[in-house]
Amino acid sequence: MKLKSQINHVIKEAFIKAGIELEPMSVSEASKPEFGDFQFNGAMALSKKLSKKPRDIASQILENLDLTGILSKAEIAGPGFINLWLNPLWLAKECHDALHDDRLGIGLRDTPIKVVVDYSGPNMAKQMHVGHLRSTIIGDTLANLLTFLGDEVIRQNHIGDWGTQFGMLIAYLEEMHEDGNVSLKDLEQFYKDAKARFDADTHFSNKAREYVVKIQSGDKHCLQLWQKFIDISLGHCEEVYEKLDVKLTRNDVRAESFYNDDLSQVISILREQGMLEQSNGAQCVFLEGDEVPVIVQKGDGGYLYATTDLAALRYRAQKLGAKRISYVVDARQAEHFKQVFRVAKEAGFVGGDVLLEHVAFGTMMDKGGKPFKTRDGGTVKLIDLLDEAIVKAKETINNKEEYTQDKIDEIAKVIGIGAVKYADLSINRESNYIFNWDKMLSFEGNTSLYMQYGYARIQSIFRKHNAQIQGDIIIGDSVEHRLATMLLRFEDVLNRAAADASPNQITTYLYELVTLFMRFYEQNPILKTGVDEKTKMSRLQLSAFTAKTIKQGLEILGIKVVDKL
RNA sequence: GCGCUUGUGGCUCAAUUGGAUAGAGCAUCAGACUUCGGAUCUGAGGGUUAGAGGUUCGAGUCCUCUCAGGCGUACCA
Repeated sequence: MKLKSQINHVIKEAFIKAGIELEPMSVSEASKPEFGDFQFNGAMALSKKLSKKPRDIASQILENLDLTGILSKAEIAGPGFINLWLNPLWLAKECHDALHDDRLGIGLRDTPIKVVVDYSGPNMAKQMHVGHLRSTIIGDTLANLLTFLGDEVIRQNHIGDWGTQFGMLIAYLEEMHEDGNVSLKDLEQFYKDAKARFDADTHFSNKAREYVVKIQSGDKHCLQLWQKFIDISLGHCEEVYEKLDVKLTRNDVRAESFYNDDLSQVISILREQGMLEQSNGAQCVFLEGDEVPVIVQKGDGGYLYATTDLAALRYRAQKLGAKRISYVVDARQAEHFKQVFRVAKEAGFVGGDVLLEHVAFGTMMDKGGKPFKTRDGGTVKLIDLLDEAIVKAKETINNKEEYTQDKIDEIAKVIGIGAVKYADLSINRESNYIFNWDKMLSFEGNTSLYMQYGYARIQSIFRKHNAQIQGDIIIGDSVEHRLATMLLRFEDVLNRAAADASPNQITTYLYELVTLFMRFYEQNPILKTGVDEKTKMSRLQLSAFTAKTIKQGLEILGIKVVDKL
């Protein structure tokens, strides 16, 4: 239900009937219940253009407003706001229809586009750490969301598998030969050991440097070793993805190495375009207004990450045909992407109609506001963090005898992982995020457990009712009215969240929805004695609609629900 | 130095992209239990939105300056 655009349509008709030829601005949700459900603020904005008093314009619109369909009431307030009330009968019918629709009445895009979402991007030389968490889950959410809305989403995992360090790593792997699985178990340690060996033994370090060249020139033996290393390392990542319940697979991997053959081409195209300039021995693109250039080739002939990113942009726009390319990457790389995007457009790698966006996010901090580290100052491995979340979640579960150990494990995983994801996704992605176990696993406030609790509560009602539900929805009081309106707003919220690539708009919505439902539930008995059948059926349907919306919303966030906590 | 970015009750976050009296949760205080799951709900106190100007019908949001923090700043990614 595109609620706003439906109301906008009614306003537009009033404009036409009133003889106002300008395009009306969009309505917005009322800031308070007293001000109705929606409000139209366009009268003030038109005041100057029409050289009339805002209130006169407002009443002119009001006189021509159709109050027989979607809207039932409208009032002028303050300097010229028009407050709008939705028609309860219309609300009831729309809720009924949406509830019985597989997609909750949410339409697919009229003109779907191909979207590349680039996210996660772990480095194969190291184990995934907490720094990868945000990219992975924000990216996954964006991909889920756009897919749900009907876009053709291409997930891309731009893993770091190329560069000087891999010579050292595969040389060391070769030395350890047999059973790489065991020796690579702790990648961090493996890296440290290899580095120690590299620093201590010149024979080894020479070999490592040799191997770098050999991989890049396609030496079979070295490539085999490299491939083995990557496979094992990627296996570690997949373990994390599985635990995180993220949809990335091996098919989504387009590693840095994938673009290796395109790099020289990128340089030659830039040269043909006359964009290249030699500076201090390096090949650079100088952008107007920027002091620092984009370096695309080092003095020694080597390529850089900007080069690879340009090749990737070219591939995504030209080969994959993407019209929107979203990079879910740490905010600290804002400068880099701004430059690379500009170069890509100016060089014609990417057409002018393609939206390039850096979906930036802030750093994860500890309670004291310092970057998140282990006690001894090391990076926190992502897998350890997730395991801890599951252990902590287990402690919060009501330990009833009815649960088997397997069931508890299952619930703990859903709850624990969901809590980690929700806590992250629920804050504005651009600000730094303070990681706090207690807050994350609390049942109070805007947390995943509050949503889970709300959902479980509704499931409990249905377990108790356990019979057919039929009849109409009747909007009985103001709480039901607000709940119904909130439910129908879901599509607007999703579209907005998709346009802004901001998952926290979804969590904010879900929190408001569940809060409203809790109030409804406290005030309006459903199964208690004394509730007449029609009211009961109506309230059951509102509850069912709420539960479905919670489930769908959390699913987009990559969070599962459980029927019982 | 230059550039980007952030600054909202004690704490953690919102604010429909310029709309009405800046909203929530935690914490504090006061209420509601013969519970459709109280892991809940109702209410109270707590703010010159870092500061100063400006733009206009209207500013937490836009512009300028100041203060404070974070990040980036040519051959790592």
